[in-house]
Amino acid sequence: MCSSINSVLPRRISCEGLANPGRLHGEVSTNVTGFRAHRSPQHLEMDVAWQELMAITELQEFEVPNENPFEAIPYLSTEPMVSQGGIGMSQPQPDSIPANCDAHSSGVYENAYPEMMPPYQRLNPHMDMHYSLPVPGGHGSSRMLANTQGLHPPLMSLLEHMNMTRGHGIVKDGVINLHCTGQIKQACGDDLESDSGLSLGSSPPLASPENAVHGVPSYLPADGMMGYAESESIGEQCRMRQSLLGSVDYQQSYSSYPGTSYPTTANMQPINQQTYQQIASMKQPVLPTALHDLQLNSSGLTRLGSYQSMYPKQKSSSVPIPLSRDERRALALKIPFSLEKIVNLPVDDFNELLTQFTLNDAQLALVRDIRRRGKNKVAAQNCRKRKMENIVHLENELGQLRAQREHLTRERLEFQQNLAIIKCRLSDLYTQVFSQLRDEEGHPYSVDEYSLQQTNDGNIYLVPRNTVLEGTVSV
DNA sequence: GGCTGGTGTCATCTA
DNA sequence: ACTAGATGACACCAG
Repeated sequence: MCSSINSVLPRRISCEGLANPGRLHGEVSTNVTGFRAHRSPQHLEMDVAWQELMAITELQEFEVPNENPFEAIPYLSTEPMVSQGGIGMSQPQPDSIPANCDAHSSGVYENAYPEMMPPYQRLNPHMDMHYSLPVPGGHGSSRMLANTQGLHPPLMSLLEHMNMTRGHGIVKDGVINLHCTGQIKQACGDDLESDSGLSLGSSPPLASPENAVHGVPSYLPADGMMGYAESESIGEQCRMRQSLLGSVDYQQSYSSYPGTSYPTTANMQPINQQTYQQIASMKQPVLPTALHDLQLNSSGLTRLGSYQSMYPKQKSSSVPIPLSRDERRALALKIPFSLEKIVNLPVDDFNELLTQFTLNDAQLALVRDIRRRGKNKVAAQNCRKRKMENIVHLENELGQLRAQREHLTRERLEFQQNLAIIKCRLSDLYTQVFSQLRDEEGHPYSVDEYSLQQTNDGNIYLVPRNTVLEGTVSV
């Protein structure tokens, strides 16, 4: 209820509590809490216009920083925010700003308009004026953005309503009455109803400093391992108990390739002269098991997968591939199974394989080292592969984000242009509304001397510019 | 001879 | 406790 009306100043723009609304020539309607009156359809229409006016004031609060749009405007969607706007400015041009948006009108807007609405009301006109609620965080909140999207269609009707405000308002008994040819409605709003609602062998062979070019056994003494020449006889050292994994009986195999008798069968990798020299340099024959694996794996699909690695590998038909360090060590220590098995067998099978042979400590250590290194080598390859894939993925993502940034920048520019237009038109609207206010003698109020202020109860008063009403919502 | 990319290896951490 | 996998760091090699 508006029980008392300041007969002098401030002058409330309201119809609330009027004993005789019929005296009014028209009222400025603000669809805010505290305004109560009956509504005629025409009043409702004006009500909407004023509500839209108030809603636009949100835009005043919305300041778009120029430096970094991503700090102030959280990214919500890639869908255009403004282009869907309803005032037909989806592709605004700077020259589309009305000519009457001159410096004067802008000044009016800047000086007078902010006093009409409390900030939080500007932030969200659908908040039911819960003044006790904390102000939602700052300008540029996501919710505000969402609201501004929804404002644009009403803006069209608002601008259309600008024509309705032609006429004169009369301030009588402190209440501003607008004489608006019956189109300015008594907008004593009821409670606002918020509608706010690597595989092994895949890589080139490691060129070891101890490769075949330099001779095979140079590492043997240095490793402290038992050199091949120092090894016990193969038959004593490695007694195969059972051939589980395709290995053949060691002694049998050994006997199959005695001494310097080297395999040259069609299923085996050809051995060039250098290899013969390498092997011949050893004082012991080639491991039969390895030779067997060589036969089994003559396809050469995997590097460690066969003991063809015991011989110079061939990238092409004639280029020999040197042995790796572990291959040479395995050869030197007469490991009776392939490196592929050492590396790739599951732990249970691997342990079972170890039980098939009697290996000395050096052999066991080597086998475990080979297994560890082999697995780690694959892991390193996988790791590098993943790293490269991640780099590619991140590069793609970076490209997408850059495109997104450009898109948002364009949208932001578009929005700013629309906002400038809206501000100009809003300023004009404010000026027009203000120009219709009249005192009891029919004289207009000067916009330079008076401004509109809204109090916490939702009423809007016409007050001198140097006056601040008690309980006025800070602007 | 220095630079760079590829690869193997080791050490370390984690599951 | 053991094992496998992941990964950073380093060394080596080839181009």
